[in-house]
Amino acid sequence: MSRYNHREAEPKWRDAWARANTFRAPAPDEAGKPKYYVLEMFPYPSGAIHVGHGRNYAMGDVVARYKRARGFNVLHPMGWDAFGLPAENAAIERGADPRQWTLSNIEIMREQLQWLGLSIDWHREIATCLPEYYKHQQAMFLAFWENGLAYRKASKVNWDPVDQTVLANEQVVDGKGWRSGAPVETRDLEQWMFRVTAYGDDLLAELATLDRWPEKVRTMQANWIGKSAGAKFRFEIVGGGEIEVFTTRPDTLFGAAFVALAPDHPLTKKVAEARPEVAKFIAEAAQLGTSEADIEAAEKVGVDLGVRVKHPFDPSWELPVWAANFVLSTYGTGAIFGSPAGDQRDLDFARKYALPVTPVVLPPGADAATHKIEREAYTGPGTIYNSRFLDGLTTEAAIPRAIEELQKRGAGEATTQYRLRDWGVSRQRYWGCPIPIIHCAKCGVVGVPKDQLPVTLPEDVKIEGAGNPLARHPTWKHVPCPTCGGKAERETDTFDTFVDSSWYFARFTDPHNNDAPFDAAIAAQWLPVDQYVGGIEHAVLHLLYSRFFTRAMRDCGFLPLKNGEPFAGLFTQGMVTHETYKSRAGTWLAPSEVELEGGKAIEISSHTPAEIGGIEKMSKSKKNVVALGDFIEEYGADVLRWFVLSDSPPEKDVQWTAAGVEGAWRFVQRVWTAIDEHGSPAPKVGSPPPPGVDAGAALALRQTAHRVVAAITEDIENFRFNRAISRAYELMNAMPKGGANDEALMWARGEALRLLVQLIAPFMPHLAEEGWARLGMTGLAAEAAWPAADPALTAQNVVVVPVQVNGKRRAEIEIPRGLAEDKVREMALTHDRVTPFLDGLTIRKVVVVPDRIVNIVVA
RNA sequence: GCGGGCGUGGCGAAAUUGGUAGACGCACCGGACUUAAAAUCCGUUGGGCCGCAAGGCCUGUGCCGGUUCAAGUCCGGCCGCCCGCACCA
Repeated sequence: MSRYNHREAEPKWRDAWARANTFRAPAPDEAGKPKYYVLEMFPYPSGAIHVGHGRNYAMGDVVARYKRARGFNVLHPMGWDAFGLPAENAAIERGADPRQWTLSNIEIMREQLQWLGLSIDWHREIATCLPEYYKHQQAMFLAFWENGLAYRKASKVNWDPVDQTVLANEQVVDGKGWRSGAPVETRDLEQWMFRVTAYGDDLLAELATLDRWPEKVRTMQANWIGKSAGAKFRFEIVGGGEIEVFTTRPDTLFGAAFVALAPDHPLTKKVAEARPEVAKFIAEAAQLGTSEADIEAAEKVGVDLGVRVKHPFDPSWELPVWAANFVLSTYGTGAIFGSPAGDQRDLDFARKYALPVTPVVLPPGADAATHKIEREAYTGPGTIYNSRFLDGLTTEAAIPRAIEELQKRGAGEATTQYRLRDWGVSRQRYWGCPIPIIHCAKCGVVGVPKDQLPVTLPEDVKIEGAGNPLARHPTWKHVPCPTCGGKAERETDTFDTFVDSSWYFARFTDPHNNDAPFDAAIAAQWLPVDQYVGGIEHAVLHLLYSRFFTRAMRDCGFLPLKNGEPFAGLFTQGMVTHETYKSRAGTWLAPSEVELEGGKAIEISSHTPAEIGGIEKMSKSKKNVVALGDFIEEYGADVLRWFVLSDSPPEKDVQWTAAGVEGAWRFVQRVWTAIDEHGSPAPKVGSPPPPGVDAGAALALRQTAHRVVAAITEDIENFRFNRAISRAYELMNAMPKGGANDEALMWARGEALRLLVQLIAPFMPHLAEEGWARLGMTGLAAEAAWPAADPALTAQNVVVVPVQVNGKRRAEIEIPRGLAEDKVREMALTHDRVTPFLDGLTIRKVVVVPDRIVNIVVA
């Protein structure tokens, strides 16, 4: 008997898999098996993997190994999202070369990932910072540009003052940069845009087909796209000109009291030229933050521009035009009409500036003579009144009627408005994919000819704190114009790194293709990704961009897919959290630097009390990460994989605890001890059982084992890894102890152990191989077919049915499955645990749910 | 404000989708082995009450109410927490 030695076993089996090419995926048409593409969001090579990352990959690996055992040709690749600011920051802080820094991080992290025993096809590894990857990205960008899906535009952009670069709308969270956390500023810049809005409707509509995505993510994307149906129409300005507005409520047009423009609306700016108080208003409005607190605190203020417009339904009716701080220039037309009775902001504004409030929607049941709007607007449905030709219509019917009238008068038309805006992809940074464009004074904006791709980054670059290192490079940007040969300059912006990650899943299907991003036919066979696993933080960022990019690749002829969906199934996993501590001085302490005594934390080194912090996501800054290497050395990869999947449902956070780790460790040893004691040979798959296994303890064990097979199979299919693990414990708990001299029971135990090994193989692949070998099985557990539960053994022939009296359980009866109802009733009513509760009472009703429950109702 | 989710032992959780609440793990306690400890193994453990005991009774899934033979699960109303979006016209 021996203890399981992970330090020996784990590397040994990883070598065995590598030698056997177990995880290499042949092209779909060569495999003769159905394809299955499992992918975890690829990591940024920050330098080290901690146990928190491990959970993400472990989940994908369970699916990959399970599907492989189920006979699928599984594609499970890994790569590196290798461009990005941390490399540049390392350069600024300690003079590292971003390329070297990144590549050596990849070396380190690849080795660490391999320690986890993931069933990855490493032959397909890619890194986005390598020219052989990004040259295809440059080619696709040029194709997008030719097809009108990429364009250049001067616009207001979100500027991150810390990272010194532009951010996309999706990358601004609560008014702050998503990485730096710095309040975002507004700048006017020319930059490259991807026309995401071209697919607004499709991106929204196709969400409905993504039935293996979390509802939450689909809702978040739908909200982000923000489709509203309504009308666009024009107010004629008294004295010439017009103002266009967007509204979802044209039915309330007769309640209009004013028109309001955004502070940076062109007309506001024009008026400001002559009127200093308007200019002052614009300046003040620009000061306002965009965070929740700022908005809540901000009062609705405006300034009368002195302009008057004519009501579209009655040219003799004039409305004042104001500039107002609550009107956004970035949504709709940057102008609205105010209908105070039906909109709270309009009402607040009207009250403040004594503008008229005419109610035009009568709530159901309200009386037109007495209904009044005071401090609260009525936004619900009702009957239109005070509205001439709309009077008497429901709000629902009045909307198309009003639009019809606008159309008839040539003032406007029905329209759909989106909140979604195009994706600005230019970044003023060095460590990214160069945008393959040359600016020529004579020819304008010229694409780099395809035969000159890739445009590679210069290596002799000075990276300092401020500004774009590419723009400052003495020679790199100076090139002849490809069209006229004259002096020209390269585009010095690089792509947002989210561009790199918007197509990597397609590159994995054909990662060594030098002529094209991937072979169209091969990619179309592999895609979509059947199961994608990653964090919820990408609900609108990466996941929306990839959906856009896939459509763009399709429409530019790269990818012949039926629809534009890259990920058929999505699972958003929870984080690994860990306790945090702070010293008296306020610095973070690693949990290992703290001792707990009677619920109080003491800093070990100084013996001073420490503050117990929250349970938080593992992060370097809070010093609560558990390093992968140390952990695997001590406990092994299997313990890690088992523990992070065991304690909580995969979509929820799991708390890292020493005790939980010990529990997983104990289980590994228990499994090994049981296998080792049993030894070889255990019954092979399909070998006929000896006489006697169809009764007694042997039968009971076989039933448990086969039921657990069925249950774990279902659990894995449904991403319920924590339950699968609990069932493995149940099976282990059912193993008979000792070496009883009963051939049938020993056979059943051998079978149960073999099944257990197969069931835990996706979770603890190394232990499974060791056990597989010890039990005398041939080949690799990783290549064995998934076990099938014997229906004869999973069937419940005898069921225990509780008997209730007035809903309270009083007895249990054991019956053959499917026993006739009247027999069950008879048994229940005469049961000696039941009869005392019936004594002297009248039986009103007896409910018999077959094989489930009996309830006797008495009074 | 809008949208989504959640609330079950000391803790993480499970509950076949309306049918024995608390599987499984952790922790705790008790026992075995040991000179002792660690490791390991066995057992107990929602709360309360009765009983020498076997066992029994009551109660219990945030709170209040409802539907039902039966509610953690469905409905209505509160309370609390989490997440996303947000001056989006």
